[in-house]
This record gives sequence, C-alpha cells and structure tokens, in this order.
Amino acid sequence: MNPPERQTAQTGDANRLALEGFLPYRLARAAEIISRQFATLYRERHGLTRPEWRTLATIGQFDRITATEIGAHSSMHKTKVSRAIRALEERNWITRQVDDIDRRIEHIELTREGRTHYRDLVTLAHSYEAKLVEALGQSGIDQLEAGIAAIERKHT
Amino acid sequence: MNPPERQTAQTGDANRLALEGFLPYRLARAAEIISRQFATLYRERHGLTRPEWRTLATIGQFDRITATEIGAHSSMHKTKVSRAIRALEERNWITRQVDDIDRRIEHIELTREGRTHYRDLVTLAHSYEAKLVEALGQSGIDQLEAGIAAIERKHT
DNA sequence: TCAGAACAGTTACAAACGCAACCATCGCAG
DNA sequence: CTGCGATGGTTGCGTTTGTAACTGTTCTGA
Repeated sequence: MNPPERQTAQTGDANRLALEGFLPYRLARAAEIISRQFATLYRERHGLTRPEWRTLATIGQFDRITATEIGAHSSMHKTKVSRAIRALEERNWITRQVDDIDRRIEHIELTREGRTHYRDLVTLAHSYEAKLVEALGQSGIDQLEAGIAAIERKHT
Repeated sequence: MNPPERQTAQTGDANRLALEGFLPYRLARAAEIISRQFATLYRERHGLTRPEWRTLATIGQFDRITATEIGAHSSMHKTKVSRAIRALEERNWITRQVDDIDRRIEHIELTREGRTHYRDLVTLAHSYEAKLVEALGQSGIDQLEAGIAAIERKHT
C-alpha cells in the first residue's frame, strides 16, 4: 500500500505550476471525460447532441415548460436552447403552443414519440449513473458530489 | 442546522430524471463555473483564450517541449495546440526551433516576454486556488479532489 | 393612453472547434 | 537502398458556439 499522495498544483517551486495538479484543470478534464462517455451513449442511441439531450431531459422533467425556463434549469444559453428546440421539433419529439395570454411565451411539451425517447433516455441515465458508482466506488461518488455541492452552494 | 440532504437524480419517480441531481450534469456545470471564473482572470489580464492559457502553462512547466507533448499533457486536440502555438508565437511569447536530428519536431520555448507573462500567470493561478480554498473550505476541496482522483484513476 | 423599458424567442455574423485530408520527414522491412 | 507505413504538425471545411442585434409582445409609469 502506498501512502496517499497529496496532489497540489505546486511542484515545490512556487514559480511553476503543475497543470495536472491544478484544480480548475483537473475539474474541467474530469467533467469532459464523464460528459463524453455519457454523450456517446445518447448520441449513438438517439442521435442527440449535448444541448438537445439537456433540453429533452428538462422538458421531460417538467412536462410543460418554456424556452427561457429550459435555459435557466439546464444552464444553457438561450440561443442553444432555441436551436435545440427547433431540432427536436423537426423530429416531432416536441410541440410548441403559444400562451393564450402572453403571446411571447411558448409552452413546450413532449409528443408521444418524444416521451418514448425520453423514457429510454432516463433509463440510460440511471444505468450510466450505476456504472459510475461501480467504477468510482460509492465513496468516490460521495466525495465528488460533496465537492460539487460546495461549488453549487457558492454559485449564486 | 439542516440535516444534510442526499441529492440524487431520482425524484422518487424512477421514470423521471432530475437534471439538477444528475452527476454528469452537475459535474459539467461545476467545471464550467470554475473554468469561467478563472478564465475571466487570465483573459482580462493577459488576453489569453483557454487553449492559449493551457498551452502557455504547459510550455512554462517544461521549459522546452514539442506540440505533440503539449497536447498530451494538457488534454487538447492537436489542432487546438497548433493554433494556440501560432497565436503565442505571433505575440512573441514563444519561439520554435526545429530539431536538428528529426526535422518534423519543433521545440518550443518561452521568450523573455513569455516568461514574464508565465510568472504572472502562475501567481494568478495560485491566488485563484487560494480563493477556492477559502470559498469552498479545505474539506470541500479535499472531497472534490478525491472524487476527481477517482475519475482520473479509471481513465486509461 | 401611450412611449419606452423589459422580456421571449430568433437570427446574422464572426470566432472557435474537430475531423479529415494533407505535407514533410523519418523509420523500418525486405 | 528503397518503398511504405508511421509520425509531427498544418490547413480546409463544415459545424457549433456566443454576442449582439432584431422582431414581436407585454408591462409600466407619467
């Protein structure tokens, strides 16, 4: 058993930076790895891009929702959302309905077809999460979540 | 004091997915927040893009390095590296030198000017890390690093 | 009542990205 | 040798992205 190594961005020399130990870099890289892995799954299976998957996931979560709300809930720029919505609409996975009172607003819902894909996507997500637990161990997951939670807590 | 809430992607209903509890999403979002915060610093201060910052950081870390090695060390696509190198070269922050023996290889080094910026960048990075520790708490940082380490361990 | 601020959503445009094709060079097997 | 696969690095091209500007609509306050 090795003694646990404390990884930091320092190399002993304070005038250098070890990129591989620098937290923002490590975090970005880790997120990229996980995102890509999961993206491969839904891309191969449903032909979705990342913004489209997030959009679909958000609509499915709330049944009926507006574009602005989707952006707020999924941390996406409104142009990304707009384009994702159009793409999903062209596949007939969602429908839009202009609000009766405020005609700027469009309510978005899943079609039957969209719901089918959403259900499958949820299964996929859960099973990927399970794989993550298996790969990283429950303690790894717990620590990661705790760390993320700390960031979330500080961020507005 | 509230009891700690266990956050999961489930909403009780297994046929739904709570995006805000889904680990890949949370991780991507957290990384994005941190990356953006730090990027604002070096962009405002040195006018660097993200690939340029990573490239510069890697060159500074190793003094003399090739483009391929930069890509491997900083997890960037070779075209990204190529373009970042060109941009840094145009600012006269780095120099290239074709290898005497293998003329495909270019050795890259910092110029005096580049070194000045690199030093400042290192200071910036360290002080940002310190701010992170302050904001998230040492335990938050430790947990985050442990979680990331678990991912790194599994990834090739 | 009505002018202008605010807001939902789209679009035009430029920058950034990755893939694939490419050039130049090297290494190696026959 | 020499021909051909592998390697380092660049570039062309289609796609994706964010910014800003725009359309259409509602809200607000004088």
